[in-house]
Amino acid sequence: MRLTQLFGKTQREIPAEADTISHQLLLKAGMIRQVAAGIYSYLPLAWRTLTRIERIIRDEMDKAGGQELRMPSIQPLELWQESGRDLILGKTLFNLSDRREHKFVLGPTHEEVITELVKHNVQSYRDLPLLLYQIQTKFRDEPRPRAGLIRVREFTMKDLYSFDTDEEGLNRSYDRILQAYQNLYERCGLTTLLVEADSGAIGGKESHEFMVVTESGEDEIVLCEDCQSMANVEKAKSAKGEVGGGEPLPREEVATPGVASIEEVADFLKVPRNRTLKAVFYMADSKLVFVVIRGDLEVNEVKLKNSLKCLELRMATQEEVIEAGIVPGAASPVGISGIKVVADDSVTSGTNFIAGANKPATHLRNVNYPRDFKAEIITDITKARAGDVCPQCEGTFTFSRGIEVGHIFKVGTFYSEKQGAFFIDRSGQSHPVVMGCYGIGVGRLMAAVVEQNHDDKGIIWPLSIAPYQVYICPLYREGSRVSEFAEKLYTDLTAAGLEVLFDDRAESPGVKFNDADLLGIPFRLTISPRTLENDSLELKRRSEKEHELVPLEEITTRLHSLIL
RNA sequence: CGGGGUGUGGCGCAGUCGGCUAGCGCGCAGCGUUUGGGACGCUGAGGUCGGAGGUUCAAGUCCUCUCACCCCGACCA
Repeated sequence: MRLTQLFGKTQREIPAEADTISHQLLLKAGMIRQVAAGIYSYLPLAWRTLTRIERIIRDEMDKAGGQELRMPSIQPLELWQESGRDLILGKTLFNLSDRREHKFVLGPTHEEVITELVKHNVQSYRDLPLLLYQIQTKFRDEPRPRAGLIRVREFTMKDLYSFDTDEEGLNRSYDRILQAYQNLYERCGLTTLLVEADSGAIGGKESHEFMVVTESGEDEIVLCEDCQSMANVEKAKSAKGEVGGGEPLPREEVATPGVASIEEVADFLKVPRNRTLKAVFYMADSKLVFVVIRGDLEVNEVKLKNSLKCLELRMATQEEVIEAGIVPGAASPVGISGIKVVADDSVTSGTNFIAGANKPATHLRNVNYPRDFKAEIITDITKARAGDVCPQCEGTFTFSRGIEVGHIFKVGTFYSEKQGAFFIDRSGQSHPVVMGCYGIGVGRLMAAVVEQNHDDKGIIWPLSIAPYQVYICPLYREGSRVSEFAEKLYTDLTAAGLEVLFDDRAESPGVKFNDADLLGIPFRLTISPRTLENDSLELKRRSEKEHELVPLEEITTRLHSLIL
């Protein structure tokens, strides 16, 4: 491809609000263009890279035994009502109607459709296991698109679904795809971490995410320095320790004038924060929930939401709390009624806690669970923090930020039971098919590669997914034969099967070098009067500082050995 | 949805105590000089200032409504 003909121009300046590296670089390189919030056009260079990534994904899915198919983007709303996920997805579903006013959604994912498909094509254990996948556009009306391609509303996703007869089968499929994912990230030049994750709207019990560590990532990863276990903060569990307190003592009131927050209460009564109980209020599907947790800990809202099995969860406002008859600053689970109480399991870590008294400016000493209060739910809802202790090995947690470039789920029988996807086993018994789901965001993966492979000059594409392999950079001068040799080089290399971007513009050297660096093509060939004096040209890798002179007649074989 | 902010040629921005033909840099077109890390000169094209309504002799600038986009939080590949 000649640069004078390529659609898309490099930009000298980009909007100040693009603050993520990948967003900046992809804009600057003229590879993407925003059409609306979270909706992008991909120009030829970006498209070539996306195509290469898809090729690698496809190859690994096929090697793992996957069969590619294609499902529709337009899906009947009824399908989503059947699974109940129209409510779970809520406003992230893009809605539309046909001319008969039948309601449809633009597919945000395809569990329902594929389960339907499998139901009609699988009757026997002989039809299983199955690994089915597609690479296709997904639509999610995200509340807040951000950071260029990292979080968008329309995107290409590779989604694979596994179907097995039982748990062991699911585990085998899961491990197989997990391995395929590791292979494909590596082939794309990405370093990823495998972390334990929350299952979210897909459901199921076990799930892992593939994370690319970078400051601009949206997710927080918790890493144990000792045992190297990793988890998304949404999922991570830390050891809370026993805080003691001795034998339960009789409960007593204390006056606490002018103190409200946990810090103030603890200071006033001269006890450590972990000897207090804190009340936090949430609205779960418009109902007030009373959450109790040890004073030194924070609530993990994802865990809380999971424990409540609610659709919507948010902090309650002060007004809502007061309206429910709660005394602000002295709220207590003791003697509360008519409100659902959820307690973190840390309330069992000690005895004789300080808690509110549900009376203004009054607290209680020696509050004990379950003697003094009950909870409908008691489970782990604590948010892990840096410096916390790992429950596995007593190591220390550290945090990093990451971009989720893949997510895999052991889903189980949720969809197959709901939608009636059953098979007959050897003995003639009917069972629901056991399912797994595996997703990769292709555009996000590309952006993550840029996040991980760049310098202050621009992108450094890994050879495997670079839009072109070689950049020919002729430095023209009147009366020289640079032009003639450059043209011949372009023809020869292209004929030799190499993917070549030819900078045939009459630009100054500085402009060309800067654009070459920005576009990040792995190999740059500079040809100038200077190199021609030695019948050679200059070969430089984008990823390295040094360059070398290579005789003209050797360059084709040389590149071949480097690239193929 | 809550909080903060921005809309002015293709791109990045200035102009907002109302006042004259709306500016600057980049890019773009033509001519000439340049050519190893974003060259220079001359000439030129290109904007109903996000949209609607209003106030005024006069609106990019003030008022009302509205739309879009960005950033921070609740969601996810």
